[in-house]
Amino acid sequence: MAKIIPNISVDCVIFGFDFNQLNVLLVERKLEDEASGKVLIDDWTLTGYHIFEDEDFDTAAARILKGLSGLDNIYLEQFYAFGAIRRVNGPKDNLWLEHQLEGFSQRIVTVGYFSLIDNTTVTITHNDRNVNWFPITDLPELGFDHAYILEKALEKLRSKLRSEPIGFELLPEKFTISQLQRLYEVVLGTKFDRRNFRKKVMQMKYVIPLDEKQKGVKHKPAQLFIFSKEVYEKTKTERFDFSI
Amino acid sequence: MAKIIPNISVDCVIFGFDFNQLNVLLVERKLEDEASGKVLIDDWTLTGYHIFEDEDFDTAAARILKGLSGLDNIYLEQFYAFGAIRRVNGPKDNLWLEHQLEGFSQRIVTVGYFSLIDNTTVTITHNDRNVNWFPITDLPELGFDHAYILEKALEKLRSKLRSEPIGFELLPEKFTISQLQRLYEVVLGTKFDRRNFRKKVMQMKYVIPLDEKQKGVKHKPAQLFIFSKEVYEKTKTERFDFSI
DNA sequence: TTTGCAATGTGTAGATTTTACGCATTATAC
DNA sequence: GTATAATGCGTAAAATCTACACATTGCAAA
Repeated sequence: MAKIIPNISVDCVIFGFDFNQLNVLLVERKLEDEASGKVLIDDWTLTGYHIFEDEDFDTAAARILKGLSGLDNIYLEQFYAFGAIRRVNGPKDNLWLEHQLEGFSQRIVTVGYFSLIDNTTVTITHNDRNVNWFPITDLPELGFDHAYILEKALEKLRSKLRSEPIGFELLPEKFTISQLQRLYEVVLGTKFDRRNFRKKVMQMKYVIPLDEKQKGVKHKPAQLFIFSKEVYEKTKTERFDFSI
Repeated sequence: MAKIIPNISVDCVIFGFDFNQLNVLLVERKLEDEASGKVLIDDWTLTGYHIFEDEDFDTAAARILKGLSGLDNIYLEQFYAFGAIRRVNGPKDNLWLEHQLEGFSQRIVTVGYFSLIDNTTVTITHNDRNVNWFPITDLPELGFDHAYILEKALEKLRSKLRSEPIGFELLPEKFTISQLQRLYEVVLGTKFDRRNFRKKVMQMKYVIPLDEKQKGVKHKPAQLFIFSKEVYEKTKTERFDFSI
């Protein structure tokens, strides 16, 4: 394996949706004093790692994601690069880095990626560290400047959700209109009229109705739909908002 | 002065508008063989430089901009980080870097910023290298991966112009509606109906009419307007397009 | 078997926004 | 003073968005 580049890393903000809430994947950062057993650090961070010398940013992000989910072809997008001098500066951060990188003390800049997956079906694992989904409304203490990075990622997700069909990445292949609506409402923090929402989605040619219904629900089962990226690419027209 | 970080740089895509075209500022990259006088390299690049050890990305970008224009408080925004392994790989690029960095051969990653200024009033200078405005429709040969970086910057500029009031940064403080329209048409590559465009702008509370008219034109002089960032911030409402 | 429940699924009128135009006005230059 | 070239304003039709009410369907409990 190639050497890592010590002052450059990639952090992935992995978002998941469970039909109810928007979640983010975090890794536990735990350090105990070997002699006393005293817990020196116990908080959480985003999933990230240094880039290797023979690796692009995109490749590094995909590698991290694959390591956790086992999946390729996940939605992944670079959203911002973080290089503030004091971005990693808390006593815990320094302690952690000393322990991990042994003496490397330069500033580490990081490139942020966000990723969207359906967290009802994907299982996330990590060799030796705890990994967990947390609802974005109820986060634990975050290490480094990861609270800030997460905030930026959320901003980007929200803004992109308004103008491009990325929401479907958070749903299973087959979904109902209500699930899609719930997703929009949760991520954007708004409410939509059920009938108008449906009307809007119905006129999107790339949201294709199936001859199939929801199963296992204790009420009238809803029709299922799939999203077609191909149809979207073909039918999208350059929109102009000029909202400024 | 602090030391530079050799594997990280910032590149600024400086856009200017002259009431007619969208321009970009480029620096000549020229290298001659000292013995023979033969021209080894003669092409153009974006304006960029390594970051210093004690400097944030934003600070580095502002420094580069200030060095060229003498101005502070210019619109500046990070748009993408470029870290592809072969992003700098042409024979000319290698020759140039050898000459500049003497033996440093690692990959250099760069963080792209774009900047907007009114190029009718700002004078750009550089100590020892040629600097020039080029219309984006008529560019010279670009070194490194700067053609790609410029393309990405343009994309970002266009998309942001549609949803936020950044176009005013490309105009002088006082401008006419026609000038604003021309700007939108040139950057976005579209045509607008003059009357409808005016109507749209007129309902923006933050575009404020002055009791003052254009001077030195050989036709009916138009009314001048200014943009108020304060009014914009106060009156903006969270818009929702959901165009996907 | 019936009945209640909890969602789904559809339609319409009014308000708002966008689009497509036509014509009068006003400095300047000849 | 007259032609020129752009500014400035208004209106009707089309399209889109908003608000809102009622019937339908499958499951589950009685």
